[in-house]
Amino acid sequence: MSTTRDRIVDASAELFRRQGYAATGVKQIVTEAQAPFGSLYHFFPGGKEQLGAEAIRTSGALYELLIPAIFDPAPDLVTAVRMFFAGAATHLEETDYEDACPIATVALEVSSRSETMREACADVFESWIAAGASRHAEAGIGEARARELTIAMIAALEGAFVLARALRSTEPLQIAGETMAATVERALEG
Amino acid sequence: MSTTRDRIVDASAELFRRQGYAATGVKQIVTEAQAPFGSLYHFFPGGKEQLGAEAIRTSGALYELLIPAIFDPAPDLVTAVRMFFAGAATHLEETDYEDACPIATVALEVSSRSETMREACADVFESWIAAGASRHAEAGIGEARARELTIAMIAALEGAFVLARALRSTEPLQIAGETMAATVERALEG
DNA sequence: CACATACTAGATTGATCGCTCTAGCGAGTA
DNA sequence: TACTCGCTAGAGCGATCAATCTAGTATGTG
Repeated sequence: MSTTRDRIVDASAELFRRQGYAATGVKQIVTEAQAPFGSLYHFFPGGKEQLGAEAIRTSGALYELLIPAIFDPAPDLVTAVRMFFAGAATHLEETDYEDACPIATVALEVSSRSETMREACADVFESWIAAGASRHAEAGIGEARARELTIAMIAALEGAFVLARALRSTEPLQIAGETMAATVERALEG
Repeated sequence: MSTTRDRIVDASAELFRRQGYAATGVKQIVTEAQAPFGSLYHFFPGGKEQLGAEAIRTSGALYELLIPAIFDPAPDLVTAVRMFFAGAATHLEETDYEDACPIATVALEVSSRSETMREACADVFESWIAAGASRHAEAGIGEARARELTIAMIAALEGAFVLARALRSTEPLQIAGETMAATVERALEG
């Protein structure tokens, strides 16, 4: 049984992911969460911004779990990269191009308007980078290069999501996945 | 001397780029454009959505001009790729991380909410892809591969913008640029 | 001059925005 | 029983939203 607070955070995360921060109203959030309106300001006295920052951190942490979930069982690093992008493509298609990155939309729209939310997004990205870099480093890639590869990979994924959602096609995700797989392969050789 | 209509479109494009579609009000647009409020609905009877779609197409076409502007004078393709990402990084830093991609924010937030605007974004991306692919094809890369490389490059650029804005660092743009330069270099060899 | 057209100007509309407020419910403690 | 406290419940606040409306001015055409 989920608590009211959790339902509010989850509903916020989902709505922010699909339509962004500004386009999502607090009324819509409590309706979607099947939560009483008063509870929102009880749990989040800082209002929409506090809720937004927490939703970003929560969904960011949840998405980060995909890294071990996909990389650990994979036979090798290159295969893992391929599977990560393929999984993203499948999920995007299955949700009719609604569920891309949980924080990218918000990251772009609030970076210049709310320092609190920008920091939340930055923390999530940094956490992803650290998690990805450690996987690359485990495979025998130097730490600095491992970090670079991870940043390149996240960038490729995020950008592919932008294109895929607008074009309603998974082609960008396939191409970005292959490109990054080849880049990682080369890093392992050299 | 710019016309009122042009000023409205330009101001919209700038505001959408920096804070997104939903967070930008029509009042804010006419104020920024120093245009009478009534003129907005005179020139754009379709309202905010029509204006938004036109702003996307206009700024998309403007941004596309950077492709020949950078690729044509460059000594070779790989150098051109490097310069493109470096230029994006410089501009982002100079505008205090405000001016990233002119359409990415809008593309993400409206893709599931307005088919009109999604199409405008898709058309712009397709146009960029075509323009970029022809540059790669000119350098001797097969058409299919040229298209793939361009999509990978745009994805890398867009994703790097997302990270750069959130992290307030040009590092992702530098890394994405180097990654794509290396990828193009390999495509020219193989 | 008369008259149409193109554009300006902003008051006003109803809806919705984020948020505050008071009232009350229900479980736990004394 | 009496009282506290965490939470529910939603009416209502002022502000702002996109959009419509009427009235006006400027310019060109006959």
